Amino acid sequence: MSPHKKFLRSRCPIVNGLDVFGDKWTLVILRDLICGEETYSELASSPERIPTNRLAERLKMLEAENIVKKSLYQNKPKRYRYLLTEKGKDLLPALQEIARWGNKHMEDTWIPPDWFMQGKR
Amino acid sequence: MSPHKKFLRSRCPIVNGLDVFGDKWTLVILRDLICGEETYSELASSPERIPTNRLAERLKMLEAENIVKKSLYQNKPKRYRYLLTEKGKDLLPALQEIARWGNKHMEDTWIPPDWFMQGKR
DNA sequence: AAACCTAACTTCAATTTTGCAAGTTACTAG
DNA sequence: CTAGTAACTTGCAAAATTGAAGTTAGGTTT
Repeated sequence: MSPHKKFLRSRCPIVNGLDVFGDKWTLVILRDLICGEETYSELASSPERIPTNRLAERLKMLEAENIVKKSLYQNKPKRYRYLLTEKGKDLLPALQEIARWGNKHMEDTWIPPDWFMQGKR
Repeated sequence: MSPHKKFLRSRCPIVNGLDVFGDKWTLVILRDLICGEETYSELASSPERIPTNRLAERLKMLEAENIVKKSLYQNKPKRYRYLLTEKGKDLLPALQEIARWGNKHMEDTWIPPDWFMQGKR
């Protein structure tokens, strides 16, 4: 399944999920992709300022995990678009619940737009 | 030791949430607490084998964040119980969605018991 | 055509965080 | 007096992350 992961911590679905996106940046990238950002530089210029080497690495991992698909949309000069697969889009409910928790328990957090929380554009 | 939450990456509720539990171990600890584990050694002996220094550090952080409450239930010798606060229990929906995603997209993952996925004991 | 700009990355030194093993403290039981 | 258990703590080496600077392939401006 995921060749870059040497050992599984367990077969718990939560743990297996966290082994893919349980870090400081991956879900932020996914949030941006869900919000319609598509290119490397759009992702790099989000307010959280992910370091570019981290962004590149996480995008490669997400591609290897079939969570995003990288597609060339212009050849000269080469320009790429990162798009969510179904597997990637399926993370929206988890993001929604995290956002709900954040809004409830962390002060002064942004309220995501309705289409995000409802999951229909 | 990290004086945690020194700077906010943004006011995004997802990002603020991840700044608390967006690492490899915190949600695993929360999963165990939700599943009824209560003591340090119960948590330490979960199948994922969290290193004990990490466990101690994360528990302190979770206490500081008001996500767990540490209570002395026996004085000689001192024995403690870690219990979820409401803020901690409110993370269950996020864990459920992560588990749902894991079960759908990761092979051979355990199916959590019904009370866990339904959120009623 | 030289100089400058942009997207999409890479590379690298300097931290920071993590994992592993072993040690500590405070008791209880035999 | 030795052993055992719960709940941590300490000391490092190893791995991961950061921030800054550099690279590549073209395009645009003067």
